[in-house]
Amino acid sequence: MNHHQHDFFDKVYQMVKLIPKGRVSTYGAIARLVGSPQSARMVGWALNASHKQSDIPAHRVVNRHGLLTGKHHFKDLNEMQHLLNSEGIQVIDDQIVNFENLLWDPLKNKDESQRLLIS
DNA sequence: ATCTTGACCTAAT
DNA sequence: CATTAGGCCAAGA
Repeated sequence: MNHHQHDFFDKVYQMVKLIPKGRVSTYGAIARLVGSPQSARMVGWALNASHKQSDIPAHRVVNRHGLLTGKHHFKDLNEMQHLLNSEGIQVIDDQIVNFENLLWDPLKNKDESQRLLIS
């Protein structure tokens, strides 16, 4: 891995770690947060690599519609949903219930960008 | 080296 | 509402 990628992956991990329990974010939102708005796909790659490590809540990242498109990359098919359920999030047919209100996107929500500056 | 495939997204049509 | 084009770039069926 070269320096660019290392920085990118690391930034992704730092941002994903900031997603609060009971909330979710999206690949695109994380990409914007790390300053690479067109690299949503790479966020998926980073999360894929993150499974080797722990303490990175990859299950809190879903696609822009609130679908659990990454579920096949967890060790069990239902692990992603189970983890979300255990944090109080309801999922029906791979769709996060009440997605609009659970979305964590600091660049689009004033309160949350404030929280981001503090951390 | 070249080509394809993705945990994706936005903008334009 | 749907479809498409383009961008991103690591890994390798």
